Amino acid sequence: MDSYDFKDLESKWQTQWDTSGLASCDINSSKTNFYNLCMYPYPSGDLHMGHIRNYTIGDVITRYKQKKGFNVMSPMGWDSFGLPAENAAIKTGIHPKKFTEERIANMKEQIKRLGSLYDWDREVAAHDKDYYKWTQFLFIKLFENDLAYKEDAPVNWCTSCKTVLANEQVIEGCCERCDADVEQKNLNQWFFKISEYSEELLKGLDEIGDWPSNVKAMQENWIGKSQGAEFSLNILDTELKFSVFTTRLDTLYGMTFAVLAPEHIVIDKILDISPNSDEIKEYIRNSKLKSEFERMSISKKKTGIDTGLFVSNPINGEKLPLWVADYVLVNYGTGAIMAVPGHDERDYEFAKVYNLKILQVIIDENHSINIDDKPFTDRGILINSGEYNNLKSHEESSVEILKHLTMNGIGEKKTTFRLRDWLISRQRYWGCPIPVINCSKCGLVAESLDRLPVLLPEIDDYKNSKDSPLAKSKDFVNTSCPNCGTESKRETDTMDTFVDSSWYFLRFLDSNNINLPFDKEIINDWLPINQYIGGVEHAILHLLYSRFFVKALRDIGMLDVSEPFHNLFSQGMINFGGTKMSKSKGNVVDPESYFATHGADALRLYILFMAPPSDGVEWNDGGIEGTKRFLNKVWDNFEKLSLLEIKNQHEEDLEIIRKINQSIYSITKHLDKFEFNTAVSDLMKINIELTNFLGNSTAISQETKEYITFNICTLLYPFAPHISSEIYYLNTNQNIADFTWPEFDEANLTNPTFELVVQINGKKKHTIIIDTGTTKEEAEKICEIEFQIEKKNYKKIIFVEDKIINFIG
RNA sequence: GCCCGGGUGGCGGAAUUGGUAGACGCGACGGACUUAAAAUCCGUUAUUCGAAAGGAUGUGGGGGUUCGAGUCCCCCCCCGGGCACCA
Repeated sequence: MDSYDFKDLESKWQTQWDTSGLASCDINSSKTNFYNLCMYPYPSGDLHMGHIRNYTIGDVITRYKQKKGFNVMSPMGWDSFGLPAENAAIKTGIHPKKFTEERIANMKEQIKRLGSLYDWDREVAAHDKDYYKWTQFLFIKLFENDLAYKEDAPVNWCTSCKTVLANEQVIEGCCERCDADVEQKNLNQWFFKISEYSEELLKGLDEIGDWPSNVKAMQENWIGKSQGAEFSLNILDTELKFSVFTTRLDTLYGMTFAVLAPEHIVIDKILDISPNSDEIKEYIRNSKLKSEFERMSISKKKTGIDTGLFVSNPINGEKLPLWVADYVLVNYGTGAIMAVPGHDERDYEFAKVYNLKILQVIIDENHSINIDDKPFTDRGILINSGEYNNLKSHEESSVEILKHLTMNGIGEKKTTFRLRDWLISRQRYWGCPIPVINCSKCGLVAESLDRLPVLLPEIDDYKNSKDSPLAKSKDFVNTSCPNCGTESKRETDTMDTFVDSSWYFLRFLDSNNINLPFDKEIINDWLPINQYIGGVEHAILHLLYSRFFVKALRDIGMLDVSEPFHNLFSQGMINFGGTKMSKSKGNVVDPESYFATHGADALRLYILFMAPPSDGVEWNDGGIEGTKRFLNKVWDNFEKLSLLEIKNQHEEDLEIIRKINQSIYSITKHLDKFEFNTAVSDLMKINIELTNFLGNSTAISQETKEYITFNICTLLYPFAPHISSEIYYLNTNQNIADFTWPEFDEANLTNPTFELVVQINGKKKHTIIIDTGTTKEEAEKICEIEFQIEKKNYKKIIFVEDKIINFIG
């Protein structure tokens, strides 16, 4: 039996918070702003434990910061464009809009049932025309500022979703969404120039607030800065030349051949003159048949084809063969390399396959290393390198050789990045239409702003085949050029849904603005977001794209901040049966049933208590029983407390007052450090103290009673807001939400006594309870009296006040 | 291979940052209440020797620093996550 009726009580308080507008944020308040944001969800229809964890953490922060006197902004909305609704439409014929909005309604109910505070007046949904109108507006701004462009490029094509994907959405050669193979296709597609911001995106990571180190590391890896040099190679007996990029200029004397990627543009010209043209064509055809994953897999034996042509090594004029091989990637560096098999594992492997010359130009200090079995990639000194012999490898010699190349106009210092431009076109229906018109006279023209939004057309069949589904609507496709009025055709692709989520946090701040996506002053006032909370799965995609978006909008002049998210917190995943919960595995634990059986407060407490919030954790059904029991005990304790007689003096109450004071100190500290599991444990401890106090008391002073009630209810409030509100109201007729967070009394943190540990030669021998602040001399005396430890028998005595005494002998 | 995290009872996890390892919770065992069960309450619960008092061992393994190490330093092993033919 439960001590209290959590169902009625929770719904009562949720209504109270709703009607009193506890979550609504007045952006003009005189208090200090605190923008606390949980990542808005894709409306899958059902809340899962990951959402619960995310939104519980977010709400703890919201309520805590409100009590700390901040003007807290905590909005919520929907990442509501995307494939599931469209796939459902293909299957069942239900319109994606209807499908999506039903799920939003359902999910919103569940979120409310958790009791989290959200300013629903600011709610946005990516699929809403009043939202995507502004997504299109921002696209046009990027287009006008040369940050969006359309280009023919080799792109990733998911064979199952039948759409192109961004590099970030390809995991080990497969589609991150459906796991199907991803092919390379040459298509004309829209890109955002994120690569223009590579350096700034990298640097920003050092200037940003508190982010998990792994997320920073993942972004660093993804941006992949690499510093080196670029120089050109002439193809002998021709006018042709091409550039290569290297980070190991120090190994230039060890270059024994050069390699072009099969897609390298110079190959077209080589085909006219190479004695092996047919073989090269055949090789290129074959490597195009391979999937990206196949080509990239390291285990595969390297292949290539000799062009029969030669290049000359710019440092010594040596004549070296030119090969084509698909272990060289066209879209990294220059798509061509100088091959140094003696000091590069990949080149070594390739040289072994085709019996190419391997030359050692670096040796270790002891001159003992040779390259008979494997290349030498470590540091050492140069040999066989002309005037550079005996220089240190890597930096020193690279600098010297670079000087030579630069002076002779052959090469220059160069930094490359792994990050490539963001491919945003999707050949799908349920997304934001790209607001561009293809005019036969004017070329690609942005839709005029007064004709926005470009509405998604109604179509009968959502399947995409060769073209995007939008191409099926003649009314949609055929339009006039906003420039010259000529009959023209619209773009039929929609945008990657990550475009929608790259700016939703801006719209929240000004969601009802009908003239602009947002007001610049409001954004400057509220950004960066003080605390952003979400899953680590967005470490690269969403977080990198959003950072880019804010920087781009800054350069366009729409806002004045450089980073959207100051502090980031990534909560760990909740697993069940050893793996990630998922419908396909049938191991989903449904949060909704716990609302009915245990209540929102118990679920919130358990999800916080089960592990440090950044750790992954296994769902355990028994655990939630524990937090439920705890809440029942708190309830019972306050019933007992209310029955105590009131007396005047309160000397007996000093201990419980001190314990509560210690809890204020400890819980505040844990909250500031996101240590919610230990904060909940502190709440359990103080309740045990209260139980003990009540067991020994028949009467209490009014003052103590109020102190206990106010502080325990306040400390509990961010974690279990319903029950704490109810208890406080029953005892005082007041709303706990109206009061500020308690300050602890610095002077009343230490206990009057403590347990002294008595060690002999570092081993614990006794413990004894003595007064706090006991001096070394007094402690020695106590040890002599109590344990017959005589000071004179020991060489040295270590004493740490209020902790330990150690006799060394 | 490279980059981030981690490794503490049967389980989830604590440990004031160098000072009693195992808080808090789950589970288990014993007891009370009950005709009985559930719920609740009380107790025990790192391992090991011992009837007990008490002793020994113990934070992945091995070394080191220190009066004292889960915590600091060096070497190694294992697990989770990310990236990976990036020149």
